[in-house]
Amino acid sequence: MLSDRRRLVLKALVEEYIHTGEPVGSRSLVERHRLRCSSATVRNELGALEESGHVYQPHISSGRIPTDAGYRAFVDGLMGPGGLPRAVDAGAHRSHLALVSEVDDLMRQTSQVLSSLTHYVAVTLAPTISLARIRRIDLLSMGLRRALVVLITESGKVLNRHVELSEDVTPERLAEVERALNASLDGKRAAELLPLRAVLQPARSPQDGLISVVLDQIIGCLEEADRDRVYHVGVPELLALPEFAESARLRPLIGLLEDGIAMLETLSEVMQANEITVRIGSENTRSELGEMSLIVTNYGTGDSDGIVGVIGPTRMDYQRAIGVVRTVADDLSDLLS
Amino acid sequence: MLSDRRRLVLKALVEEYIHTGEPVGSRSLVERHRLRCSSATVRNELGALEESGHVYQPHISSGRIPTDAGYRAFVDGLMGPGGLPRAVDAGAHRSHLALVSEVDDLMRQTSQVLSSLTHYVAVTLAPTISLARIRRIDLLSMGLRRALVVLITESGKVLNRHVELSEDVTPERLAEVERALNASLDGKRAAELLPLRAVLQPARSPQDGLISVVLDQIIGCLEEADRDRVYHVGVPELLALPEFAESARLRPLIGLLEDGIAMLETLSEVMQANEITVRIGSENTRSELGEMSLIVTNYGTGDSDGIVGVIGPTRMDYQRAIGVVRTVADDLSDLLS
DNA sequence: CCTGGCACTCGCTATAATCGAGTGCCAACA
DNA sequence: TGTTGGCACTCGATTATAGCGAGTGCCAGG
Repeated sequence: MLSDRRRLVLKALVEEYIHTGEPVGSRSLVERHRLRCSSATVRNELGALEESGHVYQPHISSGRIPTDAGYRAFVDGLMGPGGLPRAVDAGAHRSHLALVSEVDDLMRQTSQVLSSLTHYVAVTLAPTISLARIRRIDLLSMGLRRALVVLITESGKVLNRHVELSEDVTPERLAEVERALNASLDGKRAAELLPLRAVLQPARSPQDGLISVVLDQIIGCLEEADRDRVYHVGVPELLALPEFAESARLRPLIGLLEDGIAMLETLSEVMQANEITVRIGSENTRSELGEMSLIVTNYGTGDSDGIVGVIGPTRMDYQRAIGVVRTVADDLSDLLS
Repeated sequence: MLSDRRRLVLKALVEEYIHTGEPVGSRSLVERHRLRCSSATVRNELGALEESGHVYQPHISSGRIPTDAGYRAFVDGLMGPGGLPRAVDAGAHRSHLALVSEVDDLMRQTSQVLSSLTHYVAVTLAPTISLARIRRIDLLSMGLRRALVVLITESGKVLNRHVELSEDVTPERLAEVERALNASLDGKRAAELLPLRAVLQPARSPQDGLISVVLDQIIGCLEEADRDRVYHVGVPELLALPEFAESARLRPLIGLLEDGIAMLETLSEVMQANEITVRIGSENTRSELGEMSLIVTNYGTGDSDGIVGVIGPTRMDYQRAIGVVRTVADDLSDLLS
């Protein structure tokens, strides 16, 4: 579609702009990248690239800046394919992560590593919980009509929720229910609870009614737990970038990051395919990300999968960022298996 | 120390500056506040207030701005004593909070309420865990040399941690240890674990050695859990303020907020006394807060106390903010008891 | 089809002029 | 002695103007 030279010019322009952040002109392009032609030729090519929507001029008679489509073309076919960071980095972050045992801490550490390697905001979504198998259930009385449900999964994740009961229940009866639940749920997947409830409910004995209530709460607990799974770090990194000198430009993003549910939706929506995904500027459905780029991928396999990624300006070092996200996700997958 | 009129002038000036954010001159002071004297007189008073360090001029021949000392005087003796928000607000946030049962969610909701009522950043520290009584301990095998410790407190808080064991342990033996721990720890305070360990350790049977390891992990778990207890929300509110238009001014704060441990230290250090505390600008030991003001108070009593507060610009509506923080903390105390 | 040259555009910077809110000071006054 | 009106002065903010320079589009020649 684009001629070879035109592709070369676009590649050089994107790289230059990513590096400097200033509109780039034909002269500096010829000088700093080994383009075998004169600046006039490059100007012609730039005119064509503007025609095709890959670059634009912020003001007439100024240098060019890539459009979202320009970045897209760069990411899809122009930049170096590898994009892996040097072995040093990989080693450094691996040793960091290896020390951690707790899942929460692991996600936190991963975010830190991602952010400090890319200098963008790192976002992580902890492994999905509803796919995990249930190992044990604790049921503790917290007063006549209140109880605490604690759920422990095979993979070692612990969830808990306070439950309002519809009737007064003695600690002894709660203990019975606890035993019954543990007997019937052990090893089951959380996702399998729903049909189980239908089976148990018809039996209408008071105890089974109680079981039904508790099951409801367990299911709710699992759904709600998702909200807490989004973690982010690295906003100060973005504040250091010149494009975010006026804080107003960062406001929508920070608002979005503070809203766990919105972040969860955004990340899940982006991660449709099972591979690394890049959303550039206006490609994002969320308007808050209209001037940002998002690189995400999932990690883990089957039972416990989550999402990691970075959010940065559209003027992002895609090659490096994609490499970092990919390696971090791979290492995370290894650690979790 | 300050004459009545001088105090009045300072009060008017602080209120005016809090309202407009612009340096305030003698004329507008006389006009908008009912000062019974001429602008020339006010100028004399302002000169004296500058002498005493309560106000300063950003440039010669411009209006005055309160210094940190000026705000301090205002907070300590000039502003209206009540500072309570209208009943409407109180009612609104009460109904919000009443719906929540889970402690984590409660803190989250509280932060939201605090932030939206004050338009500053809200920070909350969940109730201290090491003071809580232990209700139950779960000990689950996660492989030959790994185990999961789950700690449930009387108040319904659940902690968990993965443990690396020094020797191979069968699930059966873990179950034994679990029973032993539950028998001896039930109802004990977490803070009482340390001496207990010393008592158990000398007994040198292999099982007791295991108990000792697990106890170590439980203690570590409690200490570590503190890190997660700090929650904050509302940065976008600050971004809307004119003083933070250049994002560089907010960078130190955001960096601090992202560092849970640093926040924990800061909040604990500030909350020495058992009452509402105001730290204005340079009064903060953390340099990141050098241009911010911090209003915090604690809530709860004895067993489960935590901290709530707001962080905003030194040009803060102290009267309202103090009122909001106080009422929210009071309601929180009620809800938790 | 490429290239050097040339006129043109236009944002950025520097300089100068003006404006006005606010001050300090002083002399007059209660 | 404390208060007040008046006045000269300061200085940041705003506006206007000029010049610079990076960059462009276009054209004519190779």
